Amino acid sequence: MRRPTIADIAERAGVSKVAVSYALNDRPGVSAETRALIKQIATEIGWRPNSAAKALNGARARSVGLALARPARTLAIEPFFMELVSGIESVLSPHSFALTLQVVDDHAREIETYQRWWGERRVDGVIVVDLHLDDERVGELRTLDMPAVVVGHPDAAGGLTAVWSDDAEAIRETVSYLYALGHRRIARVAGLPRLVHTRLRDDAFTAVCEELGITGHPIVHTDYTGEEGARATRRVISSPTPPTAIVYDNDIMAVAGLSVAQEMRLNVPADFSIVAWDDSPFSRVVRPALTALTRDIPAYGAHAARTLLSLLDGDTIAGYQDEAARLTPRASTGPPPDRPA
Amino acid sequence: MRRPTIADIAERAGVSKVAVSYALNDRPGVSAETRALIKQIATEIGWRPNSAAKALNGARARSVGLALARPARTLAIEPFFMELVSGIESVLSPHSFALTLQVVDDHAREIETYQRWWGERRVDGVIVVDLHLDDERVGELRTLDMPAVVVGHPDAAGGLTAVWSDDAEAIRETVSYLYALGHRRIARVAGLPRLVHTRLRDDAFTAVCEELGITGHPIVHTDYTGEEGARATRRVISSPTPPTAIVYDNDIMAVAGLSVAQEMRLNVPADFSIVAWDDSPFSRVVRPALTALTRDIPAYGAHAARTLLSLLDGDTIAGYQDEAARLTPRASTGPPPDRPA
DNA sequence: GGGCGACTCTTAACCGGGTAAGTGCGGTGG
DNA sequence: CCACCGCACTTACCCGGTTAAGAGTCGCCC
Repeated sequence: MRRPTIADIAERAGVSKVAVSYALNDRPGVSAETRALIKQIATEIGWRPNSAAKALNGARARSVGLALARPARTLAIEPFFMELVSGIESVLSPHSFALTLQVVDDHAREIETYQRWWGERRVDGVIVVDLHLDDERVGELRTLDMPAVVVGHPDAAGGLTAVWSDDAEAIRETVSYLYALGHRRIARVAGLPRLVHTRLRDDAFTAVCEELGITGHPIVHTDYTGEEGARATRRVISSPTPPTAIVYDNDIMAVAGLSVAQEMRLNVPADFSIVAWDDSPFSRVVRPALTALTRDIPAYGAHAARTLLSLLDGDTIAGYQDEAARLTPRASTGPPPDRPA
Repeated sequence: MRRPTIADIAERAGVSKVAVSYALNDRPGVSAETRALIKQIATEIGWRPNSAAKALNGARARSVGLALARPARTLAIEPFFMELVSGIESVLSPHSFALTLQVVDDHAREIETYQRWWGERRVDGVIVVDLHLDDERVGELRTLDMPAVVVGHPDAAGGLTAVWSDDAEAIRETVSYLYALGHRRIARVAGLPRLVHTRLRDDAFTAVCEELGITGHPIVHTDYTGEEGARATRRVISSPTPPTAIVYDNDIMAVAGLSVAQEMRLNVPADFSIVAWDDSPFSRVVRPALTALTRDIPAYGAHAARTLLSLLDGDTIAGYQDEAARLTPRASTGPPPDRPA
């Protein structure tokens, strides 16, 4: 049978469809009895509002967009995204907002997607991740005047509302901790150099190392994969003045780095310490378990979603600063072998 | 400025909006010049079709739904889902179909979601995963007459189109391989017992063990987490007649099991062999690297999406059988210590 | 030169909801 | 006793596109 419309309900109830509309939307203009009758009929015949018809009257699409310009492979590997998505969902779901997900090849495609989504009113707003230096998406979203929340540092968000955490603070804590353990040569295996947060972490890393008088503090950039993490580790360890500790930009690379160190007969942590940024279950299951920078990523996603929903309600929000990652010491860090003092 | 509609184009071109509609949809009824003019104006003022208005006339939502009744935690841990999603996306994206994702608490909520999606015409069809024994969702989807593709065995799909792979075959290959290496006591650390594929694998495991005359073949059910994988491993290894090999239902548990074995001073693979089902990068980075049952999960998702799109086009499709998982031997398997001859 | 068909474009109406502006009716107050 | 108010509900029309049916114009052919 054809799906029921308010006209069907109106006919059955013997009223006009406007009365039905008022009744179902709990607006004044109908008596309590009529309202009850209409609601009962609606339930009876299984009426559901047609979102298209609603949207035509300027209603919300009740959907939030997330376009990811990452290769599918990275997506599958990085627990970060699924955690972020689950956090976003946890907020959207109770509001009956859906998440519209699209994997795109690059930023150009991502911008096309935004144009289409917004033009067709398929989403009410978007969440933007992986900010680049001089990110073209920011300008485009501003031009489109599309509600957007950026997951990343406000300085690079070009005026868009940002949800962020202080990565510099986390880096400082980590390097200070390694310094306190006695490490004086610390390397950093970083992510993609084009990403804003990589740059911020790089800068903070360099700054804190120099503050502490640590001179050997190489930074190697990678694409976040285990393969590159392993290669970077080999390269750094094989240098003339190898570090006694490496801080990795994700746990995938840290796990790969651990394997490399073990292959090279380095005892972790006795000979060599490892810290992972982001703490998925894998940091816990490898031996030794990895000291990690723990963030509540689902909460992070939840904040982004909540902020976007507020924006959609017309609120003006400067941004939201989430907690910085906390250092969770486990078995992969210890004093260096040639501990002074 | 207000977003342009076909009425605006019509005004500028000096024709009726119907002419514009014909022109933009490449239907006969307008001259080539008028068509060109209209298209030019459309581009000029940045016109985009309003999907709501289209939907109102019975057009597609151009969206596929995926509701996941898994705790957020599992989602974040299991690479399976992101891989599946990225495969689905790879097919949907070129067709300008979006993926609408929703995480739900349980099957009851999932069914509500389907009812809402379908009632509101927010999606054109759905992909269903994690089939349970006597799965209530199947009946509901049939009642709703909603296009759906089930990722799972056809026998449990209740007549819905299924995309599946032969897990029994993969189990047989694995057990035969371990048997050939000399193993005579093999355990299985399985996933949730309510899931259809767990049951199928259990049955196949039992059958092949009995065929080969393997008598000690315990099966332990878990929730797929590393913690439970570790516990199950401890339990099995500590039994009076411990197995010389364990086949795990995912790689998370296999990695956890590896750690447990190493903690218990078992040398893998000299003392003890490990096989993981599903082969994420983690199987490769741990030492020793895990022998795994490799599946191309993105391809699996792509097939599901392609099948659903065909269904939407009105094709009748029996189902699609994907390749069975292939055994990829790595360093975690070898002959058992007490190899007989 | 009249009839016909093809082509181009129009008017009218529809999809399923929503809002603005009435209308009819009973009750109340001056 | 009439004016006025408010409730309950209606009519009319809108959103932005699609479709069906009709109308005007032109050329062609007999």
